[in-house]
Amino acid sequence: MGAKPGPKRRSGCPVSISLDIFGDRWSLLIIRDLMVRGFRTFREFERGGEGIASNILADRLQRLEAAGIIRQEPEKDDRRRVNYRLTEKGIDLAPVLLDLLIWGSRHGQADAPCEIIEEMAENREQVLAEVRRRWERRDPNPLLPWLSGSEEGSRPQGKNKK
Amino acid sequence: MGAKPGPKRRSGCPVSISLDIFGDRWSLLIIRDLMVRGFRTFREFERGGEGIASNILADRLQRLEAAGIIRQEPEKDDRRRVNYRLTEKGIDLAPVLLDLLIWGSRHGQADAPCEIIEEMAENREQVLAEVRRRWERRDPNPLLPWLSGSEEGSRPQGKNKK
DNA sequence: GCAATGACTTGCGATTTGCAAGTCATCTTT
DNA sequence: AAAGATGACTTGCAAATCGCAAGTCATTGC
Repeated sequence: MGAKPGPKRRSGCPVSISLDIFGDRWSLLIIRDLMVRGFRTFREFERGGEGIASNILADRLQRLEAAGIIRQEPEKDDRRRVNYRLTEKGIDLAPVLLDLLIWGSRHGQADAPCEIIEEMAENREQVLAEVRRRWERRDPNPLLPWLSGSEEGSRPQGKNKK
Repeated sequence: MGAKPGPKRRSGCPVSISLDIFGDRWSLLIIRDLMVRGFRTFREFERGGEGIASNILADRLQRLEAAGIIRQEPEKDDRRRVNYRLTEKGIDLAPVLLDLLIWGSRHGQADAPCEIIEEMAENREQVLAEVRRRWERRDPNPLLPWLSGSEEGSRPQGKNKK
């Protein structure tokens, strides 16, 4: 029924509070998938490639909803289907995800194309603006198609700064 | 002896790799304390206020070291004491921590002074530069004294942009 | 009507956490 | 120089989580 209590508050530090909510190995991946891979449903997360177990997934979705980071939007056309969507509180995690992406790309031996990420690092504000725009428009296209298995696709309109 | 294996790699996504390293409720707090609270020793982390258990702390320090994020520097004057220090890979997590701080301050009901954090959000690049400068100089003074219990202290030299 | 689909539960063994207490080399004090 | 701190960890469990496989249970499609 209700959401689980989750870990108790530790200190009043904002970082600590944040980690009490999504300080585990799955929550931020779910948020990432909602944010840039265009995922919406339970099934998509389940088969999203990271291999999360369905009970853990259900638990994380519930916690994130309880924390006000995501919200359910049942679909009218097919009442079996539940669409999840980031709230504004959730989309505000975009900078965190972007920095994680950049750090992981620079320091982990990721097999992701680093030059694209470096490009994103240079155009940080534009990338974040694009992410938010897509969220506002409910644009279902993934921002990072290369993460989703497709070969070519839309990338942020890179009007170079200058 | 050696470090534990840690969680297996899941996908090649940089975010996923990052979370495999520090995707838990404690690692980033340790990194935060090294970065802005001036912590150095096991004891300081243990009594740092968040209430981490000593076995967990030992485990996290080992993992972070295995991941190349922190490094031990035994002290000559007192050979009981082990100083931990962020590596460059570790200090590069500063943007992530800063974003977490900002997000938590805006969306969690943190009891931290939000205006200071908003000020940091506005001067993002300068704050990050200051963090790095202190790391390079091995400056032992906490960047965020209000997180460390003291009332007044040094704050980043806020030369306003523009 | 009957098999699929989608979104979850349930069971349960394997880990991981969280205390509390104990080691074991250094210092420090007397 | 012996006795007592200190600092940095281990050890021993009990309890909470995780992860995998299997099972519900409403829709939907055919």
